[in-house]
Amino acid sequence: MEIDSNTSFLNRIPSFMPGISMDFVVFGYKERTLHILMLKYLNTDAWALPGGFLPKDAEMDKVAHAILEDRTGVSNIFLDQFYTFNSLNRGWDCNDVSRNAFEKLRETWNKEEKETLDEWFGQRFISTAYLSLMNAQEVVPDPDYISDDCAWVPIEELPSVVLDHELMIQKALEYIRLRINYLPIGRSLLEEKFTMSDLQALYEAILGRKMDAGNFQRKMKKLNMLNRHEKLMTGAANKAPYLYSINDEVYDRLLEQGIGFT
Amino acid sequence: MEIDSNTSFLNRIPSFMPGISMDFVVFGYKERTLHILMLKYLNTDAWALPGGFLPKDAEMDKVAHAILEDRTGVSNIFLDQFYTFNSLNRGWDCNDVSRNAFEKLRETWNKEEKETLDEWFGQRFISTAYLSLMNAQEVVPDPDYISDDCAWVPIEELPSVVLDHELMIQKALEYIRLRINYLPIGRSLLEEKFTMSDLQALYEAILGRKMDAGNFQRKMKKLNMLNRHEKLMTGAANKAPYLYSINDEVYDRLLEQGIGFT
DNA sequence: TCAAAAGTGTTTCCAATACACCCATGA
DNA sequence: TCATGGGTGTATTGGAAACACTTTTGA
Repeated sequence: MEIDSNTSFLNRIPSFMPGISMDFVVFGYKERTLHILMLKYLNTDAWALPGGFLPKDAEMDKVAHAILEDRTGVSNIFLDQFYTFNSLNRGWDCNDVSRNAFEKLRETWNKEEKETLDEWFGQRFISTAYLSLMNAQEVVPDPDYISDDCAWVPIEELPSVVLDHELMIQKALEYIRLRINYLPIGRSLLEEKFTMSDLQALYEAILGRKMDAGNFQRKMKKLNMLNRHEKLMTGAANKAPYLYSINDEVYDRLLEQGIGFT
Repeated sequence: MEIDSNTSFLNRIPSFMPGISMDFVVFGYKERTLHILMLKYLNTDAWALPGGFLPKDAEMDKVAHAILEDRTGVSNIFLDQFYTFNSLNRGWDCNDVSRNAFEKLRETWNKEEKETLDEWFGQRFISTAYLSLMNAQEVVPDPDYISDDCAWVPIEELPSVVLDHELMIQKALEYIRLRINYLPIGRSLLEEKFTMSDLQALYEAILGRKMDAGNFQRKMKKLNMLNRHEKLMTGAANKAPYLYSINDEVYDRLLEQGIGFT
């Protein structure tokens, strides 16, 4: 399915389920750091997670894929629903950042639009949040109709965000840590070919702790999920590391029962 | 908060968020078997999970507690949101059981009610599902306005159920198994005092596999989360087991970081 | 004295960790 | 030849699992 970008957002409002939205915590990995895909709203300094609404006649998962494909150009995205945020106090007046952002955003609306949009965004929303994983290196994100920037933000330098998006990010981090053994982080977050220390750095970034390189290497090899390729000559004055790629068949099997990896 | 049972369901419909519902997979434990709390709809043989709708001005978690308190009489219920079901094809016409049950149910409605109720139940619904845990032995469940029976059904003998409730149960089972180390199963599912083999049988029921009694006992003791009490004299011709209770302080601490128990 | 379940002791195995040490690479 | 990571070897520890064995209970 595709986002219908010929029809204006305003005109599509009646086709959406009222009170239901979706948000996406998209983890990307580059420069050995976890990043999150974020949008900067039009005319503001406020950042937000990508999101969208649910057409009455569409499957939520398909809409989710379509929205993210629209943002990133990537199809075949890994997506996992992780929580539905439902607090009464998660509207645009829940904190200063949101209030200000919403005011600024309203200034970009015409007089005719204002009534409908105010009503729509003023509703109580329940938002189902998805976790997504992609290789930040090869994805150049695009803003949507409501924002003028879309970028990978390093997880250590998160800006102030609107609504309850900070809580969403926090919950997503808990989720990815808890389910690391069941999520295709190796396949979704890395390049096709990677070194063992790339992979280790990824695990360290997610789990937030250092590991022993020797032990990491042995454990990974034992799982039998990696194909070894040629060495990577970086020009650095040290032993050149092997490149690896993922053996999809074995990887899928391991993921099903949970990769045994602490 | 309390369910307002003076006002009829019909009159409360306008106060609900449209298109949003809640369902509950309530696990209970008795007779060494996992049970699920189920309702039998009025005038039908169709069973369903307990559920409800979300008043526009209420917190979902509070409503969840209120609904289950209404069903079971228990306050302080353990509840954990685990998934939001959103398929387009989860309405009352999604399968034969649901279609038939809905027809039978409609026969119990007055002419005046029919239009409103048809419209309400005919909507597309997104349903947020909660996992709950309680001691089935001490809970005598009550039917709600839509059903004439409410009972603990052994998990091995589940009847045919309406809508996507079977999928919900399956997902809830996956969830409880995956998160067993983070859920207060010992505290929520057992009596105040229990024997070690009660506890072991509970783990076995949830995980669906047998364990070695000796090893189980030693592992549990090492966690230091149990207080030992007097022996339980059953009259059986064998050594009497000690009774244990849970040391809440230690238990809470263990649950936070995940009880180390495979 | 016996059967049955509770509970303890013991052995074996393997994963996790720590860390020493060798290897390859370019300066 | 040196510094720097890559990668291997090895010793230690502790938990998991298997199972023999002892204890307690009422018949």
